[in-house]
Amino acid sequence: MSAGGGGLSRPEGGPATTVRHAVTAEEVARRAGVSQSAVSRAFTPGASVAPKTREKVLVAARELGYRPNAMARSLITNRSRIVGVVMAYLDNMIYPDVLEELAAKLQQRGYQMLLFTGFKDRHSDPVFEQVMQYRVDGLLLASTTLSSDLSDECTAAGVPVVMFNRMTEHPLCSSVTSDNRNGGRQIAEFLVAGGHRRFAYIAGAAISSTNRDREAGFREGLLRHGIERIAYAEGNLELADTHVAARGLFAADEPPDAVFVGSDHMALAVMEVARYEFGLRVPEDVSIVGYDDVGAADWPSFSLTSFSLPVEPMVDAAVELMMEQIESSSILSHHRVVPGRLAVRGSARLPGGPVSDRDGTIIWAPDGME
Amino acid sequence: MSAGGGGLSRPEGGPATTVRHAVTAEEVARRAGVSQSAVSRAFTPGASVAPKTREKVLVAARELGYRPNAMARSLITNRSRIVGVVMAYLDNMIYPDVLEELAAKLQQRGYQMLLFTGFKDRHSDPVFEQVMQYRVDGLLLASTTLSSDLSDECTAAGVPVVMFNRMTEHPLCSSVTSDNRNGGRQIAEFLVAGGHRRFAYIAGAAISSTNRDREAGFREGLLRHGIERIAYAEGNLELADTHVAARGLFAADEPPDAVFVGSDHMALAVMEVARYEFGLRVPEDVSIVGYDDVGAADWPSFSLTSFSLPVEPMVDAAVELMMEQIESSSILSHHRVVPGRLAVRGSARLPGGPVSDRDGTIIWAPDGME
DNA sequence: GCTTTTTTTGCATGCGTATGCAATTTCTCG
DNA sequence: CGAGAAATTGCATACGCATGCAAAAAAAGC
Repeated sequence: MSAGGGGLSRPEGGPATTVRHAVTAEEVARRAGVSQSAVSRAFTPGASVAPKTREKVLVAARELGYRPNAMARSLITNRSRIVGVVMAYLDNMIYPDVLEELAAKLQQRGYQMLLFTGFKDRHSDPVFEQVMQYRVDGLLLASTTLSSDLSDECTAAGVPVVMFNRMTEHPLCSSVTSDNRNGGRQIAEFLVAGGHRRFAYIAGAAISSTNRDREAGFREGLLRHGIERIAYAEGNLELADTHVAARGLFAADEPPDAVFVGSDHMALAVMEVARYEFGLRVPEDVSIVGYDDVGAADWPSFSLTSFSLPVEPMVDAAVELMMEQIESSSILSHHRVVPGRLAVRGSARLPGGPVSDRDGTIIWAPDGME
Repeated sequence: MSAGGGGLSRPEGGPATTVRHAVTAEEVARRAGVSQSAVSRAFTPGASVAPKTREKVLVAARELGYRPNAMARSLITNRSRIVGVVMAYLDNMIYPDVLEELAAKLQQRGYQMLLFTGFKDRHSDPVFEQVMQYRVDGLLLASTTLSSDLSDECTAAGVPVVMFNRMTEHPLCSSVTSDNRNGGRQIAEFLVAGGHRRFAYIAGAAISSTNRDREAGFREGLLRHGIERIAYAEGNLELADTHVAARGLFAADEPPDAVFVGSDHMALAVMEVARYEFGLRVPEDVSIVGYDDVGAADWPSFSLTSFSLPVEPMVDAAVELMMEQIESSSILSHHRVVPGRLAVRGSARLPGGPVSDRDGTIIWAPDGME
């Protein structure tokens, strides 16, 4: 199975080095003329060791290229300092940002990240066995959920679970989400204020709490103005499905003049269909609003009005929650809801009302909200 | 440091479970009425154990919720079955794809992925210490390089290094790249055939081998047609820098009518500037060609002509190279170059010549190439 | 200098598993 | 049925490190 069929492969080589003998604390000890314990202590912050001994050890260690073996350490301390991160897919453009933020924040606290991804189709459960074998100190789930039994198993094993951008019924899983409901509501208010009449909602993963809340908020906001009928379609977080969904909506007898799409990722796809397949002008013929405020939303081609998913504060909260539970070694579930805001751009007709500028982004907040 | 300032936090709670006592093989052994060795063997494929014993063990294990401790195992086997993946940033839209592919392929071979990312600004070296403490079986570097000393250290420690989409001078690092040089050359041929006159190149990370090769190929291709003068700017793989670079080019006295941008990520940004800041029509006023063929290149808004970076075969090759070295425990560097192809879309004027359709994507290959 | 207190050090042990070896059981076949 | 071969099992040990404990060394106080 050679790559690509036509790939050149040019071996080049120094002699193969075969020995693989990692340096141990014992060897460092011998060289420094101390005991193995001393070496261990020299590498343990706050341990009882004389400055000059520590120095001798560090010198010897450097000369030999010694690095403490994290595996052996975790065997004793019963702490791996590894957090398992499960992200079934990375399609949604916010996830790379989340990963970067997360990695940085964890690293900063001395934790590493074992990443599980690339199984969009399959369920998370098979992956689970693997995660647990590495005795992760905590589990962060994004773009996926765990069956209830597995959540139980985590709890039983003392591994805290934090869900990111998802919620679950399970009583012992913590979670961090954006204020989906409020976001949906604000978007409804905004679109109503903009004078729209025929509304549509395109769902992401219909079963996810995130989608449910956004939709509920949207419907609730519209209902305040007596609007009940809303066209509905499911994009399923997939581009292909979203295209189909959009086509269905725009081809209807009375196509919507305002579409709220459950995520920017899909909203951009909807915009493409509207413009290039139906020749619709955005926002003159149809207003499109997304959720997440991904980077591309701000590109002139799209100028997508969108409710922000505040990645950084959310990751902060998630890491905080996780650390709290790991360090207290008690599993106590908390749900954090991080507020976002509507970034007003050009993809939706503007209301006459108050639109203010904050930090270079245009914000709009209806009366009595935020 | 509470998240977002206005976040609600609603504790909810079952009683905190404090015990954290992972089940050990010993306990399983007692319950199954066998020795600890038997338990170990029951979980080791190909080990000498009677079917009925294995069954007893598996039952007991399931009842107790036992999972072998990968840390303890790796202590003995001297294999962690973990591959360290270093990806300083995930901006380039191909990296999420690479990650998914990589995770899936590694998982499939029973390996896990320790991910290091989120340090765009800083150098990789500090991260290195961490990676090595976890005794990774191999190291895959993308969007980053290692200093030569560290490469040496890896070799000394017997940890194979595979660079992805990068090359290095270091004699003992393997690497997998796309055929950057040929890509650049083909793009040059394509643009010349399209009747363009004033060429420009926008570089990514100027020092990277990837950029060097793309540029060299491009220049080489143009030189064949006697074209030497090429406008040049650096986008540095950053959107902001790319915007500046594009503005510089388009504001010149004789702006280019053909721009090859070192990566799609930047090419899209260039297109935005051309259209929305300079009112240029693409491709009538200026042709833009990218490299990578990211998903968004195919969106109607962009319809970006681009040379493909064949993610899947490249990841295949990288994993293959890595496994080969891990399993043979010999470090022997190989360089794999995976061929790509020019995906012709609408962002560059077409040549009169042969353009054929393959798999739904339009391909163009000049005489004597490919 | 000598005793008391404090700091530093080494010894020994154990974390949870894999594995060589010898003991035991089961199987095979005459 | 018995001897030999083959399969299975348990014992003991080691992987690399952290840590309690007691011994040794250093510091402090008289």
